[in-house]
Amino acid sequence: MTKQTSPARQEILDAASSVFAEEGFAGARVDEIARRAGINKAMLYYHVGNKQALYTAVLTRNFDRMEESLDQALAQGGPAIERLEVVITGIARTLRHLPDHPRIVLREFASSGENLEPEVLERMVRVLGTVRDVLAAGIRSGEFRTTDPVMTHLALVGASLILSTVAPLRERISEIDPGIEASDGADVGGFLADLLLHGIAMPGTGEAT
Amino acid sequence: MTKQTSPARQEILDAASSVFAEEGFAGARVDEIARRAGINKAMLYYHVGNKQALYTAVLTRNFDRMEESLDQALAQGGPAIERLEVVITGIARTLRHLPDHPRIVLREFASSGENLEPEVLERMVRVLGTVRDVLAAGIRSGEFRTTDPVMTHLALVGASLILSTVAPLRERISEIDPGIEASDGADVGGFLADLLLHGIAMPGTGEAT
DNA sequence: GTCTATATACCGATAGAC
DNA sequence: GTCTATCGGTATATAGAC
Repeated sequence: MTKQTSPARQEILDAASSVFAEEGFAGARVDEIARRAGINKAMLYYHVGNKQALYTAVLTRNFDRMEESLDQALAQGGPAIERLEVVITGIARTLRHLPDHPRIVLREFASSGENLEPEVLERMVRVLGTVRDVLAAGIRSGEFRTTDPVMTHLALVGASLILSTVAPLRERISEIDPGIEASDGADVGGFLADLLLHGIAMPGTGEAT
Repeated sequence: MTKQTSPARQEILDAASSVFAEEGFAGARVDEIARRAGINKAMLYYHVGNKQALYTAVLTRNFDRMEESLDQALAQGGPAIERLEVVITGIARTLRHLPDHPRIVLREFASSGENLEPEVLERMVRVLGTVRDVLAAGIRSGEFRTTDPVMTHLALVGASLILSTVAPLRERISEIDPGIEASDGADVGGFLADLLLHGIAMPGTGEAT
């Protein structure tokens, strides 16, 4: 179980990431992961250890990449409203470059983090905390309305994950209901930032709580 | 494989629903489902058929319940802004009464509907279409800003699913980061309706696209 | 480090008695 | 309709030769 960053290990993690994304932890087959990595199953166990360790390694790497991307986006200061836009578009961009990640995370939400070891949970919390902190800062500074920042950021995360994942399913659905065309590759980040900041109601309509 | 609505069948579907929600399709064990239903595994196969048929039966029932609840909420007419509020709170309420459903649906989003037979997909589309139609109507009537109704309703669905599912995971997370308390049982529907309609930006702040 | 072969266990599904 | 016992297939993981 070499913890080093060998080329072989990286290829294994790439293969594992895609299989876990497609099949989930229980559904993923170690044979299939080895096959995609172009190596033997015994070699996989030699390099990474068992299935759980493999899963943890994949998630650790994915969350670290998310965090890098977010830290970079957060380095700048400025008003909360701008920082929020940067964070949201940063999340959307990162998820687009790590398409396996949202699918895996969605499953973990569904299973209450059944397969998340503390090591991974900690990284997940750091990413979530980033969003929540920007929201809380905006509320303090009076730029945002007073809403529950935790619920708000969970809503944002849920919307991001679904929108970053839904393209293949949408294609199947559009065969049944053409009203749902796969107008794909859209600007998820920009869309979500606008939606979260301003909502959909026409200005001047209805009561602002 | 009795398609009738026998009491035994209902108990089996109840048990199956909870196990599928906890473990996913691949992770669920038929033995465990039979155990929770208080019957023998052979009886389960006698009543419902194989694992896939069981899964389909569970989802069919859950989506039918969702649809009932939404139709009821949509029976009334009125302005789109009010109908949207009714739909959102209706979704949130239904998901609270069917806690297994959002977890199962999240996994299906993650796997691009791998285990959704056409029969089930059709029901899913009907529910999704309900939300989208209200959004589209509001845009036509000028009550809502012109946004992509499909992306909007996917964002709403994602947020609803995550918020309806996250309580157990939040409990684990709050042990690491106390900033994320499990302020649970909150009014998910009211919160989401307000968020979607008005956003979080203070009125008069920033540019409305 | 790499591979073949295999141990070990489990799971979905069914046969068949009652 | 209900149960016990079990088949057949497949999964994770490892032993051991090279």
